[in-house]
Amino acid sequence: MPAREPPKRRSRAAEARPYHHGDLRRVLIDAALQLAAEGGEVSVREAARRAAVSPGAPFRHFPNRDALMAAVAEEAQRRFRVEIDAVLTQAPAGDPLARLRAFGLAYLRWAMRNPAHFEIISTGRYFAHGSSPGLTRDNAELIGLTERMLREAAALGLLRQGELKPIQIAARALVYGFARMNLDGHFPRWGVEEGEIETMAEAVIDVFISGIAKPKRGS
Amino acid sequence: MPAREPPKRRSRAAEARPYHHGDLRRVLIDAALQLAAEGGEVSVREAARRAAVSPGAPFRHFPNRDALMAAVAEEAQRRFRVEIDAVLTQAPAGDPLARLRAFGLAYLRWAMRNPAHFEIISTGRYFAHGSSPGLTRDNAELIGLTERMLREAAALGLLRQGELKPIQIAARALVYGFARMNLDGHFPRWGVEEGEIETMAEAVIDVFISGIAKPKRGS
DNA sequence: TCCGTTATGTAATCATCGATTACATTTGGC
DNA sequence: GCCAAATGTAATCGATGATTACATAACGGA
Repeated sequence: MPAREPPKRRSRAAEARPYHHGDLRRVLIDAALQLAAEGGEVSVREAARRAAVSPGAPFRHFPNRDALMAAVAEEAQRRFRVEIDAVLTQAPAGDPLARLRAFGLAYLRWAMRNPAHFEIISTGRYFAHGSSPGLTRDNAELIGLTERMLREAAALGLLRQGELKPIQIAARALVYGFARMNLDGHFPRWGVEEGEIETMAEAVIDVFISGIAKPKRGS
Repeated sequence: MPAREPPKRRSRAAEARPYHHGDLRRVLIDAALQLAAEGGEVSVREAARRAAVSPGAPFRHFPNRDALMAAVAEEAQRRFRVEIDAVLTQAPAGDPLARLRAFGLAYLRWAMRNPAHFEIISTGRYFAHGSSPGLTRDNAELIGLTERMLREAAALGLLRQGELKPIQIAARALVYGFARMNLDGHFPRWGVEEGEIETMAEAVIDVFISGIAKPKRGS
C-alpha cells in the first residue's frame, strides 16, 4: 500500500487520481498475484478494477491476458527463486544429499505457503506454457541444480544405484507431486495445524533420500 | 458414431432429428469427455453444439456446468478404475510390493494415455472438488488399497523402515507427481517415441520400490 | 516557453460463455 | 384420447477477453 506516490506534478489538490497511473503495469501484476492468492479466478477486468482503472487499460501494458499471467508467473517465480537460493547458500557444501534434502524442503515449504503462486508457476494452465522464456530458463536452472547434486553424490559413492536419470526424475516427481497434492486438495484438511503438513513433507523427503542413499555401515 | 439410433417412432422420412434427443445426457457427457481429450476448454455450449442441440438444452439434464463436469469426471474415473482393477486381479497375490508396483504402473500408464481425463479426475479445477461423493469414495478406495499393500509388506518384513505413513504419502506423491508433470508439460517432448515416457515411468517406480524395500542378501 | 509526438487511459463495442426464463413439442400414463 | 410431465428451443442477462476510436497527460526539441 505505501510507496505508491503518484507523480502529481500540478498539485491540483482535489484531484484524487491523476489521469496517468503511476506504474500500472506493476500494480496490475500485484493485483493479479493477490487475486490468485485469494483463490478466485484471475480476470483482467478484476485486476483493472483493483487498480481503479478502466477494463481496457491493462491491454496497454499487456497484449492479452496470457501476457499478464506470464508476467505474474515470472514475478512469482522470482520470489520462489530468491527463497531457494537463500536456503542453498547456507546448506553444507560438501554433502550433496543434504543439499538435495534442503532444496526439496525449501521447495515444498514455499509451495505450501504460497499455493496459488506455485500453481501459476508450475501449471501452464493460466497462460500458454513456454510463452515466457525467462520462466522456462529459470526452471531449467533449478533442474540443473538437482542434476548436479545427484552427480556429485554419485561421484562420492553415496548412492545405492548407478542410473541417475530415473532418480532425478523420481525426485522431481516426488516433490512436485506433494506440492500438487496439496494444491489439488488431496490432503484432507489434515488437522488445524498448519505446520503438520510441512512436517509430513520433511518425512516424505527423508523417505526418498534414505531410499536412494547407500546405507551406512551398521544400520 | 454408430449405435446412436434415435427412436424415430413416426417414420416421417425427411425429419432429420426428432425433437427429443435419444439420450442427451449421455451424449453430452461423451462430448465433454472428448472435448477435454482434445485439450481445449470444455464449455457447455460447445458440448451442446456437438450434440446438435440448443445451448440451453444441457441445463435440462445438469443444473449447472459443475454438474456436467462432475458427471464427466465420474465417467472417466469409472474407466480408470476398470483398468486398475483388471491389472490388480492378475498381479501376484503374495507379493505386496510387486502388487504396488503393478498398481503404480497401471496408474501411470492410464494417466499417460488419457491425460485430459486424468486431469479432470484429479484436479478439482474443472468442477468443485467434493461435489461428487462417488468420486471421493472411489479415490479413497484406491488409497486404501495402497495402504493395505504397504501394511502387508511391512508385516512380511519387506520394508527397510517402520513408519508407514510417510512411505504411503511418498508413493502417492511420486506417482501423482509423475502424472502431473506429464500433464503440465514438464517433460520436454521427449523423443517421438510414445512409449519412452512409459519406460521412464517404470524406471521411476522401480527407484522408489527398491528404495523402500529391504535389500536382499547378496545385493 | 510552446508545440507536437508519444505514451497511456477511457469509452464504446463485439463475440463467447454460463445461466435463467418463457414458450413449444413430444411422450407416456390414466 | 387427453392431459401432465419431460425435454428441447428461443430470447435474454451479466461477465469476460479483446479491439477500436478517441481523449489526455508527459516529455523533448525548437
